[in-house]
Amino acid sequence: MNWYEENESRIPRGGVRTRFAPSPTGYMHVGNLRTALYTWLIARKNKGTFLLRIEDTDQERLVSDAAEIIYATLRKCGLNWDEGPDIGGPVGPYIQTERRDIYGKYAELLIEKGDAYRCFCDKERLAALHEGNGKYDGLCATLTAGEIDAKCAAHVPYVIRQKIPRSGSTTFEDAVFGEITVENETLDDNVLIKSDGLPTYNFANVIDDHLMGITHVVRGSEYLSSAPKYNLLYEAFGWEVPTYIHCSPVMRDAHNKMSKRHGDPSYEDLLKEGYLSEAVVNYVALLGWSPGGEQEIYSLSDLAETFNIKGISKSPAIFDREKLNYFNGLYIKALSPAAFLELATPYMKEAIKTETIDLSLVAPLIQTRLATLCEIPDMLDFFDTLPAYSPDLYVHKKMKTTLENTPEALHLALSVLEALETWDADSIHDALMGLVEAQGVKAGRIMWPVRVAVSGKAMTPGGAVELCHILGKEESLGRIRLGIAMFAC
RNA sequence: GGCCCGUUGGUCAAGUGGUUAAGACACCGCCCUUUCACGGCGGUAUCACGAGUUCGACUCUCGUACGGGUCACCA
Repeated sequence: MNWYEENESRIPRGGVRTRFAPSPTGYMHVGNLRTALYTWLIARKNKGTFLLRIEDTDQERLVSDAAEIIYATLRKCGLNWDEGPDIGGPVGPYIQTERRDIYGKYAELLIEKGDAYRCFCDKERLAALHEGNGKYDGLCATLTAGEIDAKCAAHVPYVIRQKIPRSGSTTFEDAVFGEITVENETLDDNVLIKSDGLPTYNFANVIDDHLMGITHVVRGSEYLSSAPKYNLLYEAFGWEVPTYIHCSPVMRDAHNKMSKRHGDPSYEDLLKEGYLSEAVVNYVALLGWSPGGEQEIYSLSDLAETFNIKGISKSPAIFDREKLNYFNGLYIKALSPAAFLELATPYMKEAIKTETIDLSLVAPLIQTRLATLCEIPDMLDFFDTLPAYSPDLYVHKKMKTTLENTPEALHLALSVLEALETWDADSIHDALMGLVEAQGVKAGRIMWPVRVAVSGKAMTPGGAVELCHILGKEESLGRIRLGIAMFAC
């Protein structure tokens, strides 16, 4: 068995195999995450295999711990991989620089078949060509065997280029965009192997996808125009072409992709901003893909059952913070009280330093009022210290409270609360509502002034009863007295 | 500029020749209510344009406009 047959014999056949193949050049942006998600979903939906491959053939753009960020993000999202650099697998290694010996052999094979050639042109000549129509003119494809040997013997650096047919056309099928045909004469003789011996993305991708038995290739639509060249490569080798799934970009607005340069958030940034991973994943899944029905809330496992390639959209989708906020709010509300308390505690502690305040009583008050966790501190800023406020806050038309009737309401409330022996929500509620009934007034006539006195704010999480309870008897009565004092002079 | 692709309300979108053109976010209104939220109900708003095919076009064809992608020893 020669090396070629040996490689072929290792390729897993039969099931669906997909791969997420990031280049470790930075962080995980939202578009990347979505590509990883769709790739993972296709594998899981089909009970197939999802693998991770690191494409690090660009030595100049390497970022040291970028791979770690990718691993961490994938794990946090629940996108587990079956094969990859860290866990190995039957078709490893899974890092392209560790596969460098492989690509050269295939490139040589292509030269033998007449579908590639060595190119000795220097940078200057290429730059000049670029000034013209941009395409490589194929000069080195016309070199004789003798000329090639001479240059090799003289150690002239060279690259290996794909030899594109001069005529005819190439057609390929994309699962999202359908059938696309291009004239071969519009295609360039791209570099397959760089002068440093490493393959270009164009080449490594085809070789690796084949050798790793990839059946479905998910990638951004920026590769759509390169796809014909990949097809030609598959044809030259006589290999089966995988199903292409090209996804349109996630946009920041109508004209620009989401990007770090514009300050758009990465997945990690979104978590820092108080978004739940599950909410982000759910939202991102729906950005450019539709399940067809009316359901929008999907867990990862729901998605794995429902996902279908047909639902992927051809046109770009704009990332909408408002809708993400909505999803996040839903996921926060869906949390069990205990789970929410745990998540919210660090944020609550940012605003509440008073140790006598029971955070487990505060948590339920805010759970239904949040879009993101980061909104918590601002919401609770009145617990530690009563903010300065204007008496005008006591005036509320709908509650029928005025500057005139507020002092009396506060006095009455103060006296019934002072008389309370047990300080719990029910007792406070009964005392205040008893007062309401005794006075024969609208509840707001009493409740509004008390809530304002105790919080100093027009809007608070929770009402008078909850706030008094949480603040404690002493603090509540003190704040009410302060309110009364505002009207004394 | 060449080539490729796209275009349903502000946003995400369903839709595949005959529909009152779903649904969601946002927005507005009403209800609930001790504030704000939550929840419930309702409302405003969309087929880029022009030809053609057809008894009939959001759906098919062509063109135009607008937008995106790509034309590297980057991926």
